[in-house]
This record gives sequence, structure tokens and C-alpha cells, in this order.
Amino acid sequence: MSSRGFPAPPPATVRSPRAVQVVEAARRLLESDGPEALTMRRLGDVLGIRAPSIYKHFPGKPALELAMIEDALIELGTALHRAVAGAARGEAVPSLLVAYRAHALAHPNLYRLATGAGLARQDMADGLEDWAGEPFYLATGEPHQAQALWAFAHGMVVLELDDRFLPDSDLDRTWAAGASAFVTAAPA
Amino acid sequence: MSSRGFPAPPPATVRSPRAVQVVEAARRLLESDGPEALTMRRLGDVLGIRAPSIYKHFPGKPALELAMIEDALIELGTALHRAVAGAARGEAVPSLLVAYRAHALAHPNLYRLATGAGLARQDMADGLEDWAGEPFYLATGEPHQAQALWAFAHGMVVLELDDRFLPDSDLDRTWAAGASAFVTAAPA
DNA sequence: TTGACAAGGCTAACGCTGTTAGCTACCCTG
DNA sequence: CAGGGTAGCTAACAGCGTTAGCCTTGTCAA
Repeated sequence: MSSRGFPAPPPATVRSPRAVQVVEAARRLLESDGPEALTMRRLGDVLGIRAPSIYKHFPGKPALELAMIEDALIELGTALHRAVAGAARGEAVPSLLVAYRAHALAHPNLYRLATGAGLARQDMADGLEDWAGEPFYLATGEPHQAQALWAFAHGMVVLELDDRFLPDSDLDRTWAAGASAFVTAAPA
Repeated sequence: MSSRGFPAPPPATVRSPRAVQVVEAARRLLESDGPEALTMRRLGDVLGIRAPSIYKHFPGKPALELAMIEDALIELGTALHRAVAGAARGEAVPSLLVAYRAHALAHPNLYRLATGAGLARQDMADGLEDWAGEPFYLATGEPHQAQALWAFAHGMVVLELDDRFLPDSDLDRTWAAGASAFVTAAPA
């Protein structure tokens, strides 16, 4: 638990100082210029290095992406845990959804990277994904409700990021509709 | 409406006979060998053709993917319209969700292609996306409920396809939890 | 002081990707 | 029989992730 009022994330994978710099540069590149800009050669340019030298710090691009995803999950999990820990009684679900949406929309490219297909989940720090998803269980108190609420939040975010809703949609109301659905359906 | 009991899809883009063959081959390749196998050269091999010759039929890979996505949306929309049209009173939402899940899991790679980021939506046949999403409005009777239900279904499918749920999850129950949440929250 | 070794950079190159340019052969129409 | 469209071809380009092999620098022990 600790003084922050919610459980600490599992220990992150250790990284050399230079590896930390590489991840930071990769993240800036991804967030500012989009996923197609995250290229070993362009990342090398940012670092003042040739692309093959990056392989001195990470065995390949997937490993580098995994490091970025670990950071992203820690930050997202922290935001979600804080949201439910600080919510008034009965307000956990709406508070969680607001935090989820805000965090994802604030880091759209990182969110897409972390939730995209084809990532080597078995190489991720043990328990990190579970810890990041725990707030959904804390807010609903029931595992299937938690999974369903998570699916709703994730679906909303990806559809919103991809501009898949009708142009004049009032998405605040759609999020509210989902929140109230899961609140009224919550077990006693 | 017509005799099928639900509105017909908007007219599809016209394709030359050879273009139809190209799309069919591309679809078989994608469904059987996954997205990384859908390559212009490999597609050419399947067709007994060199990769540059494909450009006689489609201006580029995105246009070819768009054609595949149009087919996918027509099929998905047909399945969803049929599900709500044939559902007993009050059973529209569960019936819709069952059809959505079944269709997506039956064509996982095509579903991912159609719902992935970065597709040129403005080039798609007018009204096709709206028509395919219409069953969600028909099942809920309210636009924000419809969007929220769609987000839940899409989120469930992508999380299920990506194996992001805990290994021993009973996903039938999770789908049921979402269905009942939206049913009990539905307006009078 | 010197030798060994690791860390971290480099160039050259490979096989893959989507794509373009330019050529050629066939077929249908006038 | 000429012209034009259709549909194939080869060669090539730039960019991708990645590997092999080399070299310099710094540290640390003998």
C-alpha cells in the first residue's frame, strides 16, 4: 500500500542509463510524430547515433517497444489507482472512466502501442498488467463486471482515437451512458 | 427493407472481374496466414502474377485493403441486422452481441483489418459504416446507448482476440454481464 | 605500466517491404 | 490492318529491421 494510498506497481525491469535515454527519445518520437516515425534510423538520428548502435542497448525493436509499454502501463495504472482511491463512495466507476479516458487521449500513440496486437506479453514484468487493471475490479467489486467495464473503456478510447463515431456525436454523454449502465448493474 | 427483413447495404464499389479475384485471394491469404503474410509479392504468387501487376487493378495496397474492408463491413452488417430483426421482443441486445462476437471471432484477421487504425474512411462507400452500425441503434433505441454498447462489443472482441484477459476468465459470463448492464440501463 | 576486457560507437550489407518506370504482348474495335 | 486499351513483365528505388565485423575508449587487475 504505502503512503500513496494504493498498491505500488511491481518492480520495473532494470535499464542502463543509456537505455533509459533511448526509451525517452523513442517515446518523444512516437508521441510527437506518430507510429510510422518510430524507426530505428530516425531514432538514431534523434540520439546522434547510427541505427545499428541501438542494438547495443536493446536486442531489437520489439524489446524497445516493450520497455515503452512497461512505462506506459505503470503510468496508466497509477492514474487509475489514484482515481478509485480518491473517489467518493459510489463514485468509483465514473471517476475511473474519466481518468482512463483522460490518460489515453493525452497519450494516444503510446496508448495504441501498449494495447496494439502482437506484443510479447510473456516478456513483460510479472504482474504489471494485472496491477494496472486492478482498479476495474476495485471499482466494480466483481470480476466479470470489471472485465466488461474495461472492455467498454478500451472500446470507447480506440473508437474515439480512430474517429469512428459520427462527427456530431456527444461523446461525453456516451461515456456517461456507459458509466450509468455499469453503476446501475453493479451487484449489491 | 426488401424481403430480407432489414435494410439492404449501400451499393458496393464496382470492381472488374480480375479485381474481384485479387480481393478474394488477398482475403484468403490474410485469413489463413495472418496480416504479415498479406504482402504484394506473396499475393502475386497466389495469383500467379508479379507484384507490380497488381497495380493494374488497384492503385496501391491501401485501396486493396479498403476493398476487403468494404466486403467485411457488408458481411458484418448483414449478420447484425439479421440478429436484431430475428430477435424476440426484449432480446435484441443479447442477440446482437452474440452475433457480433461470433462474426468477429470467425474472421479475426479481417475484423482487425477493418477496425484497425489508419484507414482512409473518406474513400469508403457512402453510408456503409452507418448501415453496419445501425443495428446497435435498433437494439437500444437511443444513440448514446447504441454507441456505448458498440464500444463494449468492440472492446470485448479486441481484448479477446489479443488474449488480454486472464487465462482462466469465463468470457461468456463477461459478455453476459455487459449485456445485462445495457439491458437494465435501457430507457423505457 | 601494461594487458585484458567490456561498452558503445561505426560501416557495409542482407533480405524484406511498397512502389514506379518503362517495355511488351494480346485483344477488340474502327 | 491500324490504334488503343488491358494486363502482364523486368529492373530498380527508397526505406525498413537486422547482422557481421571492426575500432576506439575507459576501467581495472596483474
